[in-house]
Amino acid sequence: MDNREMILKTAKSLFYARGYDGVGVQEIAEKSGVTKPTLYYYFGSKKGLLEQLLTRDFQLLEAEMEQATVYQGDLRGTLYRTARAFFDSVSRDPEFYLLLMALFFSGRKSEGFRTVYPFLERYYQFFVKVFESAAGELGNMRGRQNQFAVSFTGCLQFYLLVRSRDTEDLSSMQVSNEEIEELLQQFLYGIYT
Amino acid sequence: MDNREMILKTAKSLFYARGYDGVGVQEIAEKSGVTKPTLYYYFGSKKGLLEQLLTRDFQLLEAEMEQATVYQGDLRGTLYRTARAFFDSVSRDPEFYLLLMALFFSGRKSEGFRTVYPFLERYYQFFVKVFESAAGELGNMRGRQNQFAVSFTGCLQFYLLVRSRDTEDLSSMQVSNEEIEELLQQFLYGIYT
DNA sequence: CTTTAACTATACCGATTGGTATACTGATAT
DNA sequence: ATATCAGTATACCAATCGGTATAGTTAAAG
Repeated sequence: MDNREMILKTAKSLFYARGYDGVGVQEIAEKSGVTKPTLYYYFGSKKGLLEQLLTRDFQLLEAEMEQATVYQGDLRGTLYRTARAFFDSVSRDPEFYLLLMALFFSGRKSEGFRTVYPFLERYYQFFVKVFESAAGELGNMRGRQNQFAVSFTGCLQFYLLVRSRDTEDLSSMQVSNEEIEELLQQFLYGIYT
Repeated sequence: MDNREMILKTAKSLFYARGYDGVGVQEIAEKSGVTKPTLYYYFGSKKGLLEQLLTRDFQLLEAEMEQATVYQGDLRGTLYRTARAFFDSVSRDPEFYLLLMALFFSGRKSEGFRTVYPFLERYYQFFVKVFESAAGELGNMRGRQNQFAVSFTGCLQFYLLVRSRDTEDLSSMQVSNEEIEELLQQFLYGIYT
């Protein structure tokens, strides 16, 4: 692995564990086996490092969602594929997912939030798209696409959250097909089923 | 307002805006109109300041939830009161709520997370309690109390999230009774209603 | 009148923060 | 052979980090 790649990897892991503001550039460089000027050669600044990290790892994420969210005349099926893609990408790189969450919830005026916000906004639109393209199936949504997207995203997110609640074991972030079916059932028809 | 109170207030506001790690003790002291030794006299450490801040503001929160989550033979009613209490406490002090979220999502090994975790764990139990006490109404839950609590909490959380998405205006965190009814309807009977 | 205790300020600590000026490497192109 | 280039290291910067030793100040209690 070349130095650039090594720095990105180290940074992701450290940012995840102790937060963007909680980790110094010095430490990232050291644990990557390089010195600070090398890091600054590639990324220009700490913020630049975060930006390139997000840009790179978001590409896979968006490609997967692009595919999964294509509506094929069946809301449940599309939601299933969407949820599957979401959980898969999370379990493929749990650190990145948790880093995203951390940045999103970090103070609105923090560098971390400002940097991650546009990425997450784009990501969120994939979920909105699903409900919009299912307009025929859902009848008059009265502009509730956003509400649906939110509550669906919320279900997915918090499903994971509790998984990783008191465990350090990120591999527990894997969600089975059956669990998705259950989650979907509840989302579509409520908890009385 | 005495110095201690002033420091707590300033700290909450700054931590919310730029994150626990993003704010220095120096700045908190300055903006509170005191010097650092005064701050350390009252709180002992930066972590101590956060702890006392959480302890104080959680008391109100828990008292409200304690009341709201009493089951009275009607799940829907209890969920309504719970949601109402949740949204009220959030809109009463949006900064504190967002600070909690930020701390919760900050790195698992960060001081902020370690400090806030026990508080949130206790808070979460109120939601679990609701579904447990409604066991008769829901029939065999097959141990799904936790799943219900998670997905309900998720709905509430993300309802707020989108509210504050692209606005700096925290007052938009108010949720009307009608909105709660809608949210509840969806949670209980799914989105096809 | 003095002691005591709560509280606050001046001035400092070593360590770390994000960031850089400068010089050097080794490989490639001319 | 030499000039150019991406990439890397030594050594440094001012500023800030969390935290503290010490010396007041103030008001109530003896």
